[in-house]
Amino acid sequence: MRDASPQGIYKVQALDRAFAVLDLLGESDTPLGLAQVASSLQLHKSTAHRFLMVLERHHMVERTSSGKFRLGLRLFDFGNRAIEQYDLRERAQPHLRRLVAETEETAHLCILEQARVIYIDKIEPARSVRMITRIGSSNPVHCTSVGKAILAFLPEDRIEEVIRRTRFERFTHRTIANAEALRAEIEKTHRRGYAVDDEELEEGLRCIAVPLLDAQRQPVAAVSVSGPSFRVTAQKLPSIANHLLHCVRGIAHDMGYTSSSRGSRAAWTA
Amino acid sequence: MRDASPQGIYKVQALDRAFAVLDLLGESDTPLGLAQVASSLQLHKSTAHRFLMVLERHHMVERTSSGKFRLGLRLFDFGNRAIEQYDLRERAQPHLRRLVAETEETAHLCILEQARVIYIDKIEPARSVRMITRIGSSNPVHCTSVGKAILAFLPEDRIEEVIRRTRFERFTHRTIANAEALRAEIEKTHRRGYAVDDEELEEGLRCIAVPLLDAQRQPVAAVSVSGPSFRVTAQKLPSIANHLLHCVRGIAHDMGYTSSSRGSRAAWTA
DNA sequence: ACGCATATCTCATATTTTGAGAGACTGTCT
DNA sequence: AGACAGTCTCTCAAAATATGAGATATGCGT
Repeated sequence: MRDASPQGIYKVQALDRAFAVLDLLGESDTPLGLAQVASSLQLHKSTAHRFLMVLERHHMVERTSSGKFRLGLRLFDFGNRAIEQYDLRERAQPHLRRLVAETEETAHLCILEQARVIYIDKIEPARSVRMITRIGSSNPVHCTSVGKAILAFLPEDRIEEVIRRTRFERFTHRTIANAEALRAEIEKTHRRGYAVDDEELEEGLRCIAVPLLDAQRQPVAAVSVSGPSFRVTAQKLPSIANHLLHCVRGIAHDMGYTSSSRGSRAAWTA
Repeated sequence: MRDASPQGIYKVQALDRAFAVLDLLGESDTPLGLAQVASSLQLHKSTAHRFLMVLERHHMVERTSSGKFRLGLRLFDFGNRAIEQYDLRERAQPHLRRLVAETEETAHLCILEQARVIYIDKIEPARSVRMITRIGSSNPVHCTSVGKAILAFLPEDRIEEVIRRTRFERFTHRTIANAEALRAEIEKTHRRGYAVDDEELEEGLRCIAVPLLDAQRQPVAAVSVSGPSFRVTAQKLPSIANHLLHCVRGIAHDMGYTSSSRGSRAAWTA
């Protein structure tokens, strides 16, 4: 739905429908009955039923005791396999834990997928206000520190590509509203070495992020620290940034991104 | 494949095939090319190609730079949504962290799905031998402490149902080999209050688990501590069990399983 | 006990998927 | 260089597949 493939489009109706069902169940925070699924998706009862039965056989959905449907645990399995192939998450976790211990605020690990950032992991300090982010969910780049952190270290053409695909949705009155402003912010971020989201996604929430660069000095992810603005004050930013830099340095090391400063393959892009 | 549905079977070939593709990619720890997928699944090139294109459009698979396919991040999103509906995981995490800090061994959180236990979460101590468990993966009940812990507190008929569906696969020479032995072990576990897996799944690995009981005193999950046998010694078991009990008590409290000792609805099952 | 709403199931129809094969690449060997 | 061996893309007629109208069954509320 999101992207109209440039070339000829391949269709398998059954798959589109099945994923629509999963989507629907994933969106809904309460299990849905057959009838609800069928009508929401404009499928006929029998069709919806057949799909749900097949999905259930594969444990992609499961039924509550009341006979309603919700997402199944097979998806959880698949999801973990999917993320494992990146294996960034596992290696990063100890470093994130330390970061949280040091800053006592929530840490996030994100990667850039298409033109959005996906939350790969989240670590919360012992006692804190629960953050609403769900691991696996995504946000646009223009309103997140992680998005800006990654963007700022991407090559020019990739930056422009991402910007072009960004809709500049507004979340608060501080949300960056256009490509121009974003470019300026990116520029600033690059110079400073860390990115800041000053209540641009959510009122009262301030985040700060730094990118994780691979051996070719390309950003593959970003780590952020987020907390209420009254705790994450402007004065603290440099100190937090230091913790962040230390953290990503550790991750980079564990990932084998030997920053043996034989860099400068930077110009090469693709 | 795993379960022959009792009643009439519903089929949607396309879905079975699509999931077979995802399965294949999930099993493989290296991305696969079109040809490999096609031949592994006995699909014709064009068919496999079409499926992969559609799956890619849905971000269920993605292509590496070399054009090979691997699982996509949409699955990660779905997986997290699926697990969120249980929300046990999030609430349990702080307690598991404490448990790991106390015992300095790996902690697992599992639930029973059908006749197997699924790993919902894993917390590892700062420095330890990496355990091979993948979150989201599953194991049979007969060779895991978590399996036995849950089983031991299930009503008789559920126990028998699970046992009936267990294949008693052998993993080490200590693996419980038949229903009889498992029943005895269950009995023992119930009396003792905690379950032990003494190198029954893996040579040199000892685990100990206790169940998490809901308001109706039904087991909904189990928490375990696992470590090398030379560290997790027989002498330490009672002490670890205490930490475990403390941990699940905390989780139960957070989940609102007010154990207001107005229990004894135990006889009621369904 | 009745009726409404929901789920389950069957089967002939035609829509949708299928797969053979031809084309377009890519890189590898001689 | 040239040609081979391996990929991946794409088209289209054939047919097997999924479809959905509707009939049946189940269950819930009053």
